[in-house]
Amino acid sequence: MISKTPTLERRTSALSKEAIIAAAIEILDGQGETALTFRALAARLATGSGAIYWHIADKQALLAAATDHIIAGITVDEVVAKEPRQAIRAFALGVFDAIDTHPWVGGQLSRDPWQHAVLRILEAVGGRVQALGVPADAQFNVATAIMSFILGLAGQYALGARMCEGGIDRTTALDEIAARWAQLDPENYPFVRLIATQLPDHDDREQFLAGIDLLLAGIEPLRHATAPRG
Amino acid sequence: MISKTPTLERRTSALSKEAIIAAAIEILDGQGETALTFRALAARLATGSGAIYWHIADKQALLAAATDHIIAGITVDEVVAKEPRQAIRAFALGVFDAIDTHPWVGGQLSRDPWQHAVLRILEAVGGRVQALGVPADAQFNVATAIMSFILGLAGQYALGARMCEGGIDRTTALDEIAARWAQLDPENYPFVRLIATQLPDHDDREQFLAGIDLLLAGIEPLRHATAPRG
DNA sequence: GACAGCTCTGGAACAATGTTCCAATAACAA
DNA sequence: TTGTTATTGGAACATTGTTCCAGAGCTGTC
Repeated sequence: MISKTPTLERRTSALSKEAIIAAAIEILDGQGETALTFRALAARLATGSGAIYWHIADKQALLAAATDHIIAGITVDEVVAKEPRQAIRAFALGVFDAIDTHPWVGGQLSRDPWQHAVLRILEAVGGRVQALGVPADAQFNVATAIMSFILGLAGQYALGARMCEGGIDRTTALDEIAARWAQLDPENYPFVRLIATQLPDHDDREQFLAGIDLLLAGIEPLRHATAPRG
Repeated sequence: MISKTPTLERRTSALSKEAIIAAAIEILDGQGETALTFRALAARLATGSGAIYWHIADKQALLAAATDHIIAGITVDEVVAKEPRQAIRAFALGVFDAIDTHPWVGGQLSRDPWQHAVLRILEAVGGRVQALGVPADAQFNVATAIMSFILGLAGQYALGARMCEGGIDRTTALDEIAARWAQLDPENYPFVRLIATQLPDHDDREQFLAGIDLLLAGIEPLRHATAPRG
């Protein structure tokens, strides 16, 4: 503890927790979720699986760490951050873009809702909900509602991306789903059949923002008179 | 093709798709998600894994079919169904209760968002959104937003239940999480630390309904003058 | 420099799983 | 009966996450 060179930068040569996570992210981004195995990871790091386990507990921890690394990288413009509503929108879009770039993040977020990355999201959203003047006894429900919406849509986009992994174009993938929906029983699925026509042309980003705006509009009646400055 | 007795009720003795799904649900409910393996299923059905594959494509299809069976069982009281807002609330609570009884449903719903069970939810929600007088060009975004919220929270409750699988009491599990949150850095996680105190006492069902109500309140400004009768 | 103790490595070995394959059987049609 | 198809049961396979362990390299003490 009092040593002059605490844990002196050892020549861990290549291997370290950070290096492992970086390699994992490369595999996840490049070849998709299913390609991340300890063998593939060991091969890329030119080592054995045992060495990896020295640095990381198990696969779940590895995925959580990788996800946290991505989510931690989300930033909100300082100017925008002044206005809570815009800050929530901006942060949510940051999550959206992160999932767009790293589709596996979506799956991981919705799979393990109590990992650290989710806390980052909850904190980012919750802080702004406070700033919006939502009364204390409603903050919990409001913040978790927004977070749940984000995680829910995250899972959906993740699947969309997973489908495209097989080299299938996004447009043709959506067309395929729309065609399947259009063949459903008109008696029991009128609504699904109706929106099947809108599915291929819809804009994910706009859909995402529309949901956020819906929740923000729902917050309005709850707000205290003591609105935040500005 | 033109035979008098098309596919005449064969003596499939015990094995059939329905019997397999029923057995799968029993295992899932009784021993949890991880206990459902083709070997365990074959043992319970007193057969081999090969026989199961004759009736069902793969494990994903099995889980999707089991989930669909549960979701299809959700009903909304006829009287309540007359009022779209109440109908949405009632159906959402139906999903909540289904996940409460069959925790694995939550995980499965958020894992594969385009399975049939999700379409049932989308149809149930979407139909009521239409009835609420939401203009056509907003119906898609509104309905998917509500569905995403439901799926997102579903995933969260599923994990809560997964934790309790190990025989851990729900209260102690939440206490444990709250304690971990309370130890976070006060600088970066003020909000999470704050709601950590509320976490152990909160009511899942109320949290769920609060989110739905938030979304429903957000819909109000969108509604057409041509409100539904009643 | 030699020795002991620690951290860390690499890969073999293990247990479990989803899936495939196939020989054997049951049900039916001619 | 005989041939054909539908269905079964379980062995076999490939792949995975994980554990184990023999040893290599570093650090500090005599």
